[in-house]
Amino acid sequence: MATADKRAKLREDLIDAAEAAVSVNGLSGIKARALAEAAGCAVGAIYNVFPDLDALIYEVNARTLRRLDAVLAGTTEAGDGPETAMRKLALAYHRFSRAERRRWTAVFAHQIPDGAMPPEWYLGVVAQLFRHIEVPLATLLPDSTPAMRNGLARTLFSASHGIVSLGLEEKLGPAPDEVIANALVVMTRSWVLGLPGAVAPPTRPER
Amino acid sequence: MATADKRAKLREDLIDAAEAAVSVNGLSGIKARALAEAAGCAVGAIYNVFPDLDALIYEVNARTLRRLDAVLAGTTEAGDGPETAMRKLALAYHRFSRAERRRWTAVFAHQIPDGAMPPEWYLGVVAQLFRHIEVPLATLLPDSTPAMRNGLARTLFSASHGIVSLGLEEKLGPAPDEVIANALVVMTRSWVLGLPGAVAPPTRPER
DNA sequence: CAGAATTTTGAACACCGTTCAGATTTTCTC
DNA sequence: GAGAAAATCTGAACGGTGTTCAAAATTCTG
Repeated sequence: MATADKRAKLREDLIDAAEAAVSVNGLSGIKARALAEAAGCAVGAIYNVFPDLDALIYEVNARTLRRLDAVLAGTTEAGDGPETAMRKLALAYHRFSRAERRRWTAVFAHQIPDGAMPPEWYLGVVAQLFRHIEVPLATLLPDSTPAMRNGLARTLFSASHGIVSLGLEEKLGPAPDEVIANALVVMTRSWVLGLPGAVAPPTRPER
Repeated sequence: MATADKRAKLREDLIDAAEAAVSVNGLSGIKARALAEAAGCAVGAIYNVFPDLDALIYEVNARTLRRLDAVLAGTTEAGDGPETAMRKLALAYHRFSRAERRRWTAVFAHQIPDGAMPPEWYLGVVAQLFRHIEVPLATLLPDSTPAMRNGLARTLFSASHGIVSLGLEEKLGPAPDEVIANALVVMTRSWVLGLPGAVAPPTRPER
């Protein structure tokens, strides 16, 4: 086998091993020595295909994000109104975070040093997720610009994420599934009712 | 000095040292050996007053939570309407998270093992924070029960936290202060407009 | 103040990510 | 295909981590 192919295979094997480790023991389940054994290489070989374990973690997390993207893409139907679509998306997100608990926690548990930013290609994968929310936003706010919708999509995603993730980690106390799901339903309903009035600034529009 | 007092002093000194370490280098700035030197004791002495470093971290994070609690207590005024109060609270939260960046990140970066829960007393400190949101909620939703308001307060806190924290860590890409602040303003306005209709279930209320 | 009980100590342990000189393999040249 | 050169892989070793525990130092007791 050509060396380039071997490199590619080792990369893939390592990501596979890392993903398996994450889904069993979370982000801290990624250990250089264990990965090397699982992928059938020496510890040092990891550093031939990845600069460090952080880069490997990005690969694992990107897979999780793409998996969520695929799920979200299949949740809404053509005829769904804005409220139905948003509720479906939020609940699908919640279900996904529960079903893929460890993998999903890893996406946000991954801490990067001080002012560092994730790699460009990774942010691209993240950006894809917002597209799903932009669709119902367009019908809910017909007068909005694409830029506005993108910003709002980020806001709504962040808000939903806060509800889901704080519930998931039970940082604020016990949070059963149904309670979180109900919170998401109320939240999306509130957005559909309130957003059209909220995005229009309180200054009286010119006539 | 009596041994009980020495113990208490060592505890305090260690929390002080840990808090200082966190505010300079974040959660990972807490190192057993460095703390021992700063507090003037042996490494092993830490484990006489704390079961492990996790317990020490809870103490540091509780201080941060109490500090936020004090800030939130001073943000709203008697005459504020629901929208003004909620907006002030959200923006104060945002300002706090920026001003105390490292300390605040530590509160949520602290990962606890699998199904473990934070200690009881710590959850009590967290619960205090929701009280601030319950006040404007009571005037916005006069027919709501205290339990409903508490649940909603948790939801709104979680949502605001999602917006603030994902912005803070820049996990979704660059997020300048003004963008986050604007998102919070739109969000709170949307809640005030939408929540009264959203909490009432879609089933027609009996007359 | 002697002796028992307690507290404090810090070297040692197990583990971590990462490195790098040397062994090994692959590639290139003739 | 032989031999040299280049690239790759290897795993012991390094510096770091949280935690432990036998021994030393201290405090309490009668």
